[in-house]
Amino acid sequence: MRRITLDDVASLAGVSPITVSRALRNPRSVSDALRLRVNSAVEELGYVPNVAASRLASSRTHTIGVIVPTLYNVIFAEYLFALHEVLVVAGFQVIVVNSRYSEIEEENAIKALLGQRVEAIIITGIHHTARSRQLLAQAHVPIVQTFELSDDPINLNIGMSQERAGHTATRHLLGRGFRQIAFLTGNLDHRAQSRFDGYHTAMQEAGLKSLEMIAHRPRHSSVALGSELFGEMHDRGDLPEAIFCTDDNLALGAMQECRKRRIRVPDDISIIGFHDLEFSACAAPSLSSIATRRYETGKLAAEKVLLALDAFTKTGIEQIDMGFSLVVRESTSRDVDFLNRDIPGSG
Amino acid sequence: MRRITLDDVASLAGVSPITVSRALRNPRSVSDALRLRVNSAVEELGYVPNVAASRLASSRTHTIGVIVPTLYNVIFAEYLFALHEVLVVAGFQVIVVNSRYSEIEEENAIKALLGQRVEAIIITGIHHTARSRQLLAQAHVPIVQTFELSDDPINLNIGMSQERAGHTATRHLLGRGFRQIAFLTGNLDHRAQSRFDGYHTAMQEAGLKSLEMIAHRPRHSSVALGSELFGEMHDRGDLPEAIFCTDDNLALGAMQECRKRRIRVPDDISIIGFHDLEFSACAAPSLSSIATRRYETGKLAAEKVLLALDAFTKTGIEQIDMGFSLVVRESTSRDVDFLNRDIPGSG
DNA sequence: TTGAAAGCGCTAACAC
DNA sequence: GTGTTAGCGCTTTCAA
Repeated sequence: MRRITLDDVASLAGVSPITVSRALRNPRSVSDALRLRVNSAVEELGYVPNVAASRLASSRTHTIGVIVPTLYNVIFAEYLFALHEVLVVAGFQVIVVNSRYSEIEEENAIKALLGQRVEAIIITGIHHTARSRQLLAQAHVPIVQTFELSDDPINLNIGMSQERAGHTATRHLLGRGFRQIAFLTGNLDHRAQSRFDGYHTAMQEAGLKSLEMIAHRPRHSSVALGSELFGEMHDRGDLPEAIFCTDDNLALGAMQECRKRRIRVPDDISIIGFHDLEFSACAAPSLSSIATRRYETGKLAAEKVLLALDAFTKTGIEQIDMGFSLVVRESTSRDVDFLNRDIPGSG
Repeated sequence: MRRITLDDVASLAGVSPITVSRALRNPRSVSDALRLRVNSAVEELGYVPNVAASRLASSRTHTIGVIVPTLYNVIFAEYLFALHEVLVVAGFQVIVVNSRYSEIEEENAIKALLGQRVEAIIITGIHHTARSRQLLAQAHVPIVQTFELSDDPINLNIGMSQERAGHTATRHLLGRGFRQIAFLTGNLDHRAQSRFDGYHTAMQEAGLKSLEMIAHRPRHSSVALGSELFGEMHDRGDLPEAIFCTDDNLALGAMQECRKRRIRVPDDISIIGFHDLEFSACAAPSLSSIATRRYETGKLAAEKVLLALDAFTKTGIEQIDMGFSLVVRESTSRDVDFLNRDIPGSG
């Protein structure tokens, strides 16, 4: 059965197709009488414009492509939420593709988005295949690389230094007097790797070895994985004084496993996570972490895209450091007897 | 600057446009010599096909629309993962739109997807505006409603009885001998409402009151919210014998708040969650829950869509109950002294 | 304010 | 195996 087209609406309304098109896109450019006729014809026929035709004819797609590595991690949900908030209101459609942490899939995603003639691409990270980089650079649309800072941005770059953040977390633990500090990670993607680099540097600066305490495994970060990894480490007879987890989920898992094994946090072991997820403040004990700005990154990326799309001049290279901050809580505060403290209102 | 088109590739390769089209879509339908010429021309020019043109010309979009209420909840990440796994391999693009739990936004999402001429729509839930239902029914593409079971499915319906699940969870608590059972929820969406209905019925059947123990608030489920809600309930002087949380995140938050307030789980209070999220088995204490089949639901929905798309006959109404299961763990097992039990390998 | 003509970039159908 | 022709459904000129 044939789909309803603009022509169908036009003949029912007794006007020309172009009038229908105008009435729908810019109602005020058409007389009241015609607009009403058109609208009722649209209703009656259940007409829905074909965006493929409209994109082809107008060469504007009003579509922005976003590439994230995964949807399992809530940080990307927060980031996407911000992107949507800005872009959808501005009349753009957002196409989200996930690369599953693979540069090959990322390249395919880029091709798919370019095939859709997206008007901008917002991509997670700064590491891409050579071909991906070339495609992005030649696409002649605004490109935003996020979550990391690049030495050589393609266009816009809004992120933070993962390495400095890893360094800061480790320095915090060192400052507490710990010398045996383990690094726990799931999927060792580029950002986790940079955090590790920061950790490694800090350990070296302190004259300490780091490598043998690493427990990583190529699986996405989760509470269950943190619990597993900590358990295995402990089973091997390793019980470090402190652990830096690449992710709060891992840290929570490690804390729960500690509890099962009657290892007290922070008395027997200190734990710091990464990202300062929503649950971290209310965990028991509350979890120290590095707070990152996912929402703000998404918001700014979207706003920069809108600006670049407005300006007809090609925007040059621009880099914005969103920073991060250390949040110290109970899990790395040896002196706090958190379970015995007064809790207001706990009557 | 002009975009590279099929014609550009064709003239560079010295063949007709249709040959390029064929070489790209079905390489084996073209002689080796021409295919090579075409491919190198594509490379040289950096040609990327315009999907809008291709969709318009072929009237096939190879696109499936998916509507979910949120990306914040990991159950939808799992579901989407399964959908992608099946559909992308089968050569389809998946467009994900989120309705933010609003039926109005859902209606807009449906219109947007129909405008894209998606070949099927997979939508979360069974409650839609009248107009949405009409649009879906008249779309003449396979429609799958998921996560709930409808009395009147539009087309395909793959879900579970949220009400029976809520009933089962409550019966479990009643079976443990509890009479004061609270119900904790964040966003009271339709599915949470149905779980509440099941809880309410079970309480009534047992001759118990339910309503005054409800602590709900229109905010998405999270560990932090669970912690807050439990805290407020406790501050009001309510300490039920057991709590049924609409979501494992809330349950975990409640458990952590219990710990802070030195209320023992399960000794002083029993807690059961919903969905059996990944962390629930490794929580300390481990969390009882209702296991739901998000991944399988997504996989089956995708497979059914592919089948319906293959069959040229319009598929009729079909309903599949994915079921659920009760998972009893420490958080509702009063007799288990979980902290003192032997843990294998905890040397 | 409205309409006619042309074309966006690709593919279906049919020829050779 | 390869090419020709026509047209998908809309919007952009340009003209009235």
